[in-house]
Amino acid sequence: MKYEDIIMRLAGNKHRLTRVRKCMVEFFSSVQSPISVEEILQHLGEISISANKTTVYRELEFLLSQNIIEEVCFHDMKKRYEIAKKHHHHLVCKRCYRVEEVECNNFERELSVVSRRLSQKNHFAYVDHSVEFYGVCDICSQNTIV
Amino acid sequence: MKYEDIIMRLAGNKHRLTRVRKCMVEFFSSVQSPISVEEILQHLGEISISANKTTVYRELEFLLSQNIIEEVCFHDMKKRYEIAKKHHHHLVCKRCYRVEEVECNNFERELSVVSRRLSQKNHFAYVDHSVEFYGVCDICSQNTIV
DNA sequence: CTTTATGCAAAGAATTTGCATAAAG
DNA sequence: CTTTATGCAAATTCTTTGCATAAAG
Repeated sequence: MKYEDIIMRLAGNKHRLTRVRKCMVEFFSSVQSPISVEEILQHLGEISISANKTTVYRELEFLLSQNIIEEVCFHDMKKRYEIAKKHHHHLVCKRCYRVEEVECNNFERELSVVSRRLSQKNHFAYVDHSVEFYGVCDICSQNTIV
Repeated sequence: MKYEDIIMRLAGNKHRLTRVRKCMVEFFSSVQSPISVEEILQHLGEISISANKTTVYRELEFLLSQNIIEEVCFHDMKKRYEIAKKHHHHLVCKRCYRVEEVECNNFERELSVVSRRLSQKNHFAYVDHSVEFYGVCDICSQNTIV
């Protein structure tokens, strides 16, 4: 979703368009990857918005509650957030945690089949999935020995 | 891997077989699911082994370094550990975090295909994957309204 | 004006570190 | 004996809470 659309949606629902809120929404819509609290704080610092950690945490909570962002979880166990969008998967660099998006229809179909099978066989309801691919990106391959 | 095999392996590598170490290995090999630090401490308490938190954290680190256990990550962002074993996936209850193992050869083959494709297309090396299925287990379906 | 957001300090939870002591072999 | 593991207290890191003040509309 684009910045303007999110802002309009928030305004439409009578939510306030504060400085920190706008900056965070703007940041989320400008980056493609999931970002951490750390990165948000750093970014706000860079554009000279002094926002308190607490405010950032509270804003994340707000944006989650509005389904504007989603939480994602990679193997380093750091919480990251990204703009809520069409279901997709991530290809994550194990070294630098740079992220690229993965889309694959055939594969998605296969996942549905497996989910349905599990649902029946193991008696689980509402089965969905979480898939990430991990590798070493080209930059890290060049920069790192090992 | 079975308790005895792990113990033999550790002894073979001249690692000490302390009380806490044996109890933790025994616990890991007795449960099928990934367990949290909390659950380990609770279990040790139940069998009247007074072990300090710190010791548990250090022992986990040790067992990880020996590739006896592996860390797994679910959506609640709590660290869990399980005996290192043949590659597999998890079917996790979104409510109670009970875990069942998933095995599916066809699906695994499909995952390899996708990994290989991503590796080429996105220029990532050593691409592997992490897949979890999330649903609501039968017990939680019965116990909970919503 | 009224409501909601913000900052700050302090509280909590999870994890790690330093150091002296205990236990393994 | 020598080395490794343990416990305890304190330090760190990440996150949340309470409360008074500021900003949005």
